[in-house]
Amino acid sequence: MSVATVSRSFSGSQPVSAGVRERVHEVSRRLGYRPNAVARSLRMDATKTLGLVIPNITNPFFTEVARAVEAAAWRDGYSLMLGNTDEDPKKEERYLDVLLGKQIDGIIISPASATSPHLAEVEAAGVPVVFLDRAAAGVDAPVVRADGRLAVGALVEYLANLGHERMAIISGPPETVSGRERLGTFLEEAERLGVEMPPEMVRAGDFRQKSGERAMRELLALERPPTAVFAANNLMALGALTEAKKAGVAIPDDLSFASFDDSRWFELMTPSISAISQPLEELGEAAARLLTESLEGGGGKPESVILDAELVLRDSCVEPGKKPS
Amino acid sequence: MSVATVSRSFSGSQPVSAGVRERVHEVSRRLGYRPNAVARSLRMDATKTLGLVIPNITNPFFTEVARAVEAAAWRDGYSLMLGNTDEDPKKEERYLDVLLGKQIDGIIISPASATSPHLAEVEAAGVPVVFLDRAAAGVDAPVVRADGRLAVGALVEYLANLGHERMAIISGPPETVSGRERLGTFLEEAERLGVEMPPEMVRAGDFRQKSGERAMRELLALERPPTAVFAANNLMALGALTEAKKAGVAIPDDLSFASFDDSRWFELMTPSISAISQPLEELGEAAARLLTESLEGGGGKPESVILDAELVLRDSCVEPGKKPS
DNA sequence: TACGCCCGCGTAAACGTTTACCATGCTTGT
DNA sequence: ACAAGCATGGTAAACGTTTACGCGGGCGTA
Repeated sequence: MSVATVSRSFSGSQPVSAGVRERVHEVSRRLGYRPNAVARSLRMDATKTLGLVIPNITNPFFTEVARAVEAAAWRDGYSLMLGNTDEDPKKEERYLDVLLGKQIDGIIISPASATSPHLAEVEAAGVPVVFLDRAAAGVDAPVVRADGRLAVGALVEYLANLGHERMAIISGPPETVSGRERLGTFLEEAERLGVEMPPEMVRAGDFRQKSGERAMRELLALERPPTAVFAANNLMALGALTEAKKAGVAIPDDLSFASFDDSRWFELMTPSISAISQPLEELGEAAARLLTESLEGGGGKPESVILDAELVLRDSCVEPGKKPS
Repeated sequence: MSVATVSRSFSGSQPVSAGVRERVHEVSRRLGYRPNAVARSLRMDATKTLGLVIPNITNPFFTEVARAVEAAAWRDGYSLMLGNTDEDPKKEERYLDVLLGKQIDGIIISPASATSPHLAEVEAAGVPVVFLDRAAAGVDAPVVRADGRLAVGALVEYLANLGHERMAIISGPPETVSGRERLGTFLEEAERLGVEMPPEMVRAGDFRQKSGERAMRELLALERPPTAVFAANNLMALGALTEAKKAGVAIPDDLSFASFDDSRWFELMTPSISAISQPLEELGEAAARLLTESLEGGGGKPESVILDAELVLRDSCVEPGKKPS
């Protein structure tokens, strides 16, 4: 009963007679032996571990996607290392360093900054990368995300049709594709429909709750406040709604409101909140699949996956100036 | 320039002259060399990695705690492996196996079942365990959780004082300490206050949204439905509220409602929802700290950490039978 | 100048696998 | 009955670190 036999019994890489295999397993059970995956990884040059590096697990978007990634990874025999960057490029860099050092097989990342020299290193190290929701320049890796343009366009049209002439957007950081896309589409569509968007109607946030609060506060303090507000993600929507409630503005009577990212709570609120919903499950599943496929298949880089976001209309937008009877 | 020198230059375990260290780093940078943590782990018998095994990252309680765990682990130089068990003991077992195989240094777990033979193996393997929120029998490991008894007791008293005589509880699974504690305290306190709790007023859920919906549906279908409902966690609260809204029951006029676990959305709802809030940040931080301390310190098992939950009263509970004017 | 010490660095073993290669013994065909 | 072949399992090298040990040279002291 040599080490080789034990290895073969566990991995099944080479045939072992049934009797010996039985004995190996019996003895292992008795001694509490368990194959050491670290040694295995060293020898095999594969850790069966994926890195998931995201700005904020607390953001329901990432929570849900992380869950789907975990499920898909687990199904394919991979474990998941979670890295929360807090939107901090420095922390992100150090996470990439650590994960590379730990020899993860692939990485799913939603980069905090538009350009990441460290990601280039990851690529250089031959570790497959999949971008989630956002991409960084200079790195040739597939992106998995939802295309919000159709839905944002539809939302602006919907608001314009209701008669809104002073719409505001609480946008995401311009360094992120998703932030840029949502703002860009909003502005383009507004222009197309002849709705003016003066600078004070565009407040740049950072996808975090606090910035939503601040933006809403500023908007409400305007001499001529908007009649409709769109928040470019769920956390900022939460902040904006909190601030609106604190200020005593009634939605939708005083102010129409909608947000990017749906929430399980929107349905329950009074009024229920219109939102743009992304296929979170599919996004996470696709990200993990892209990675495992390029790991198993070994073939060339996989294609990007762009799914559609969907506008879910509820009761939070009405015609402007319509006061409760 | 031997391997030993390189190792010493990077780890600093032994002194290396400044000149040589410089040269090592310069060459490493040029060649894109990076120390292999897998080999290091094999040699050192430590992976600087913690396992976090939870039932459902989608549950805001765990999301928030996971975030705090990640932050604390990162601060102390540890990475985090995330395992989502979906409340499935089988998946949990296999996760423990995988994580043990991967030689994680410690594990934080919120077990799906009250008794876990595999956890005993973890203990036997000498891997420190910290229980989060729930504990499993037969394993001598510290627990980090919030004690809900004071808050639940206060809530029952509050409801009784409002005049409720028919209260219902949507409880968690009796296999979990937290589920048992919340139900037990509720019943004890009700009895103490002379409020009867017939069996139909106690609906056992499983901490998931669906079970909250079902429970609320059943409660509303009762011949004499309750005047107040308490959901034993946030997901079931979400389900219950969804069902209530669907059924057209007005809260708080037709039904008072409160839940265990606070939510950022409760404040925003109409009415705002009273809830019992747990110190999520502190729980996560404590769990990670317990683990890293027992890893670094090496001393005996750390003590359990039991923090207090806090009753946050809002507008979702009123006197029963009080119809809107 | 000579001796001993200490500092800095190299050599090599060890961590627990996997696997190419080899030895052994059995089966099979003639 | 004997040779050839095959199934089975053992031997040892390799993966990339860390670290005990040893060696050489520079420095201080007498």
